Amino acid sequence: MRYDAKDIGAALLAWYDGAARMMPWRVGPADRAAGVRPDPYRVWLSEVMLQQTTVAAVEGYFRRFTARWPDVAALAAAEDAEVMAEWAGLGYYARARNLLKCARAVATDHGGRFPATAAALHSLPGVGPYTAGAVAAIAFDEPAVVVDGNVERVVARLFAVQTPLPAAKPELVALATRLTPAERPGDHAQAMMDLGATICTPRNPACPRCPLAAFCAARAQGIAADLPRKAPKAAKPLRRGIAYVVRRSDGAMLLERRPDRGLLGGMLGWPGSDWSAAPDDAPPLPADWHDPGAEVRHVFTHFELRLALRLAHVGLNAVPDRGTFIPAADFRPASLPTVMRKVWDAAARHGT
DNA sequence: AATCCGTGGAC
DNA sequence: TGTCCAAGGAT
Repeated sequence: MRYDAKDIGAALLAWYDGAARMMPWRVGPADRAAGVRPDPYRVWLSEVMLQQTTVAAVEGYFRRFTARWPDVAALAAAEDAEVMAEWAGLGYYARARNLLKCARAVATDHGGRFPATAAALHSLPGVGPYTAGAVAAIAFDEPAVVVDGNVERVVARLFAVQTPLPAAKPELVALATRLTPAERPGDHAQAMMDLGATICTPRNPACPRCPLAAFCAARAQGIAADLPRKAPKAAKPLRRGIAYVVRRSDGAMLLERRPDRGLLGGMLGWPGSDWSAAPDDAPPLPADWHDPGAEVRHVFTHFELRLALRLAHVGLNAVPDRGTFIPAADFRPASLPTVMRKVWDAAARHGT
């Protein structure tokens, strides 16, 4: 390579010192200068929330979680349903289940303190190579290699890697390892990610403003916007289903806790049919069902869903085959995953 | 190794 | 409207 990794690292940190974005989980420049270290609990919580999720989407959730559960002991003592309800809407609900498992493991197996190395962090539920490295570097000053989607893109461009993702991942990790410094590894990791988020963006990268432009092979070849290359993705099949919205005469709503594994695992939802090409009609109790003619559309990671609605009103003595009546005072649409909240919105528009 | 797992914003 | 994709992890 024509340039030393130290030159790239120095240019990156110099840029970061003037351009770092402030976020609720970051320690500000003044505190940092005073030697304040980030709280591992807050770093871990933010990193889990940020998995495949934008900063803008995370900020509100992070504030609510830290206000309600200010440390790992408080979170470890929380009720499962309360945490799942607070996570509702953020997506990838296995993160919330693993968040609780991890907090309880830290409380019971680690004396209430997060382990301080990437290797030990990696053994915790929901903590993979990225999150382990990020927490180790940011909270514990370990020179861990931190490779997320931003870093993959920055490195692929810096070194003009032509191999498509995900096959290119090992090569990109090796290149990122060469850039990882012994000094300020946490700032280095955050600088790489800030650069990817604000300058070295997927589309229309702002190369003229990039502190690493002079080092960038893709920039020199005029192909920065074309990297990283990616394998083509599969088309999303269409699935259909039926959602049953039951209101009892006292206002209670019939909801069902979904199994802990799989789609929307552990979350509340409306009783429903299977989701398939041709779903069966499977009402949760006998009733005079009303079809409002509405359709709820929702796109998941790997399929598109169209839900038909069936609405019913039942008496106080109704006994459902499945699900539980939630009293009106306890029913919070915001505690539902988004597709289920859409069903509620549609049902409400049609008189339920 | 390939698949499964949410959501909302940008363009 | 369609497409991409964001600080990934588990199995």
